[in-house]
Amino acid sequence: METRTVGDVARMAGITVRTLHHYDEIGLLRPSERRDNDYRAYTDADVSRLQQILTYRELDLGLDEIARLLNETSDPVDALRQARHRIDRQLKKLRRIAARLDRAIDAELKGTPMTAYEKLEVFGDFDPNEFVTEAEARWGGSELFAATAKRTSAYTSADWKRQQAETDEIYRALLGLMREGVSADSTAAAELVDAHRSSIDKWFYECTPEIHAGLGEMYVSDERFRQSINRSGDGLAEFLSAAIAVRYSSA
Amino acid sequence: METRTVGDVARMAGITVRTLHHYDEIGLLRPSERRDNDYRAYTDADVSRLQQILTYRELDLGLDEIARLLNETSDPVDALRQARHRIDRQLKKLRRIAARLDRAIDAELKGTPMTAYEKLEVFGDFDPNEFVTEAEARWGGSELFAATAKRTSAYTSADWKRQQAETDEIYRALLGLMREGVSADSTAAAELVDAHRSSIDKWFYECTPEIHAGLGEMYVSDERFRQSINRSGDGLAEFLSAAIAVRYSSA
DNA sequence: CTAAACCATGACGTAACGTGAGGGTCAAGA
DNA sequence: TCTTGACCCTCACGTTACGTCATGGTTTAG
Repeated sequence: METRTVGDVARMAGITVRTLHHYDEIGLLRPSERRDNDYRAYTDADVSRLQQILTYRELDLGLDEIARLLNETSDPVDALRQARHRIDRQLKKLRRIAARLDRAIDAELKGTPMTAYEKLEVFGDFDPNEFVTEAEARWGGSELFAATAKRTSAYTSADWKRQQAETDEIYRALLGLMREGVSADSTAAAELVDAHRSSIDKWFYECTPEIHAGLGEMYVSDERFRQSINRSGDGLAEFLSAAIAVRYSSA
Repeated sequence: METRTVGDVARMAGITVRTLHHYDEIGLLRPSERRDNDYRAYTDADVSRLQQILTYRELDLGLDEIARLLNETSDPVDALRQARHRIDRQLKKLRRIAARLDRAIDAELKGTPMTAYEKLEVFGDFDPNEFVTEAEARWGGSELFAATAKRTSAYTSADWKRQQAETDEIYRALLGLMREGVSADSTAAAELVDAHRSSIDKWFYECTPEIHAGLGEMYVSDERFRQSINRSGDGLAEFLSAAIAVRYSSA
């Protein structure tokens, strides 16, 4: 069984010996063996584990989180697939940033400035589209989940842009109501709730009043949704959630 | 002129107020204005600057480095293009990691394990292919640069794999000589120098003895090359460089 | 007026190493 | 055998980029 010293491994991976010391120290990656002279001796299995650590590290996961993920499964293929999935998500994020930069360049050249929100929102970690699938899994069951995945898989970048624009418009209208002091139980708010539900229906899945009511709750009970929605404007998530609750409590 | 508070900006960007305080504190992003109540007031230009900061931050550049990059140009389009270029490099890296993971999954399923080096080298920051263009710009002039770019732009992923395999084989043979204690001024080493030059000739550009000699020097004088080559084996860069020097000093 | 949310500055703590000290081991060459 | 340079070990302080909390002023809505 061939093993490698800490320097060999560090060199191959483009990391420092100190890093490997650190990982040993915190129990993240302990060399399986030690040589007679007390030198660390890394086996192939150790190297595989390091591959996964470095993949997650590339994605800015903390070492605690990495340890947790690595302990979730003992099947090497599962572990690799999980890491692969994470890389895909980061690729998606970077592509979105790249596209936003392209738009910014275009805007500069044309003298049509982007809004502050357009410039910045892409840097958040929360992709509402991704969590729509979670919402539907929670409220719609697995058949609905599959149907949505099938429907959205064919969407182009332009489709997503349209979907986002539609949502933004509803959100802007809701914010308008809030600014004017219109109440969440008003007719105007109810109309926007209906528009919101129609939009989900159109872009994702058949959104029954029951599902929509559940979503409304989740928009304030799940911090990720709440924060994401509130990035379009303070208190939007709460207002929308309240409007949804009112809409279906009288139905 | 509309400005935004620190909380507004933080929310839009998915970062914390503390982060913006920190950036103000270190001079990386100072709000252009303050309100009468001393609240920070961020202008559109401030937001644009933040966009760039966050882009580079996404790529793990240190804040010092980010400040330096932002001060390199005052032209907004140049700045955006530069950031865009960096994003592309990171996209490339992630794609390489993804491909390596796919290979690892495949290898696991087929029971044909990857080498430790294959698992780990992709995590380094140095892409030798990218720096080949630097080498040629340094030693070959701009016509050669353009010709190479043209030639390599048509290469497929499989081409690059073949190129890499060819280089690996030459490196392995050189390491074999080193292990056997064969000297850098031996006939065997000279043959491998020739093979190395031919390979560059075949894959990149016409590699004259003069250029090759220059490359040999650079392999030890430029730390990036030296480290990259030495990841295939200790002392390889020095050995190859010495062999190249010998090869052309007697010609 | 009250309360909650937001703002300010100040300051200690944290995560993930980087850097250096001091000393042992290995391998090649003289 | 001795010397030297590269590599290894453990230990420990320092650095970077914030996170968290304290204290107190400001804004907004009820």
